[in-house]
Amino acid sequence: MKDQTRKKARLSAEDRRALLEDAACACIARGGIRDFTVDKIVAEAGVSRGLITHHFGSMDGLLAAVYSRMYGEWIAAISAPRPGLAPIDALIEALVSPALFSRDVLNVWLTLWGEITTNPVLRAEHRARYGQYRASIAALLREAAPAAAGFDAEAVASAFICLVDGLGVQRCVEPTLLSETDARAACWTLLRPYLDPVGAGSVAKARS
Amino acid sequence: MKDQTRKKARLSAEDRRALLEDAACACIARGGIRDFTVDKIVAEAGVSRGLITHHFGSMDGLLAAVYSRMYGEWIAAISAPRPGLAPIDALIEALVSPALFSRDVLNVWLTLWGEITTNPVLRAEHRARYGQYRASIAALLREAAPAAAGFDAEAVASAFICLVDGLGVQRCVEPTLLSETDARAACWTLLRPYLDPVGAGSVAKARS
DNA sequence: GGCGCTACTGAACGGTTGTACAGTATCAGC
DNA sequence: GCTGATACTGTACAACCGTTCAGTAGCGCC
Repeated sequence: MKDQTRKKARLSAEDRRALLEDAACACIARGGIRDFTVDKIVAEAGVSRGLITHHFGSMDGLLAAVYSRMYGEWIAAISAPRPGLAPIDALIEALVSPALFSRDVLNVWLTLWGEITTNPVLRAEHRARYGQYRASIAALLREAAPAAAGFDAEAVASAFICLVDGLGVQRCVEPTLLSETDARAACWTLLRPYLDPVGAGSVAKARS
Repeated sequence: MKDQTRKKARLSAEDRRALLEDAACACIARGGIRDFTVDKIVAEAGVSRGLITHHFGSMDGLLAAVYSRMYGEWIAAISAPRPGLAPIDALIEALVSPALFSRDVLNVWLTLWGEITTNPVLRAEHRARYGQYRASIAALLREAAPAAAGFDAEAVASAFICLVDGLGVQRCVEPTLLSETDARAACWTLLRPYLDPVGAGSVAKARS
């Protein structure tokens, strides 16, 4: 009864778009781009077939919206302050947190990356956001580095971003082979020599 | 005329399989998993529609064969000796060479990674090969490291592999933003502190 | 030179794809 | 309460999907 009346509820365009984006993410997380399908998504969202075209014009429009949303959430998550943690520690903790380092999230990223080659809209979105992403990480590194060290923060930031992407790939491909702890350790394997040069001689030592 | 007689040529099962795998790779490189399609692949290979089922049983069978082939070629490429280069230098040169670091190759990898979540056969193949891949890189690191250093080669190898995967992702996503030189530099950003600890104090210095 | 194996063909199949579109129902403004 | 705007529905459609299968033809073998 309630459901019947509920079902007819009308949402604002914005809310409905968000709901459809969520459903699309869920489908992609479950089955990759092969499950990014009108039927699957509307079933997941519990709406009729015509709604996607109505709100996004086409499936490509929906995919672009999903990409934009994912990038925004990623940036927001790594930018959120974590009281009591140094900025770099906060960054790494965010990156290995379930909000970003879960298979659902990472599988959506992997799928979107795979579509970028074919989809100019996605590529434009990436180009617009990536520069800022890298710059903010480079700035973080410069702040965290000891004053004496004069390393190339842009280069380290670039390598760090690639490492994070690669950790995401491995996590997707075989989650049991790469724990959250492993990922944290990998991040420090790259950064420690630059941020903690005092211990450079004993670089072998693991950081708990 | 010639083509007509040529067309009727019969190949060994092995040769035809290789030919279809090549065609499949070409299609995936061009359009991701959406172009991994019976029609597209047989058109690329210049054969009839029924051939894929005949040789591989199903499209999944073909995809598994492609994955296996890609992994084999990857291992072979990084294992090939490069006279005059230290083992680690040879490894990195192989990784940034066009044979491995081209968009065509990397886009196939990206697509296959995206399918692993859904495809148990691919995952089994990965699990079987990854351990050996990582172990061989760890062994290379141990050989290259100065005797005094006692760092965890397995951990560095793991991080290095993730970095390489991430470089591949970035290269696919936006080739103009990541040159072969950039990739080489990123590899050394990770490895130099462990393999060249003498210069650890001046870790900032770029290696040409 | 004929025989049998099998690589190979191509039409046919039911199911799924994304989009178009005519029609319905709900809510805001008056 | 009426009206207009629009969120929403659901059928229709042509194109394409992977697989099946009966039939054809090239090649090794005797």
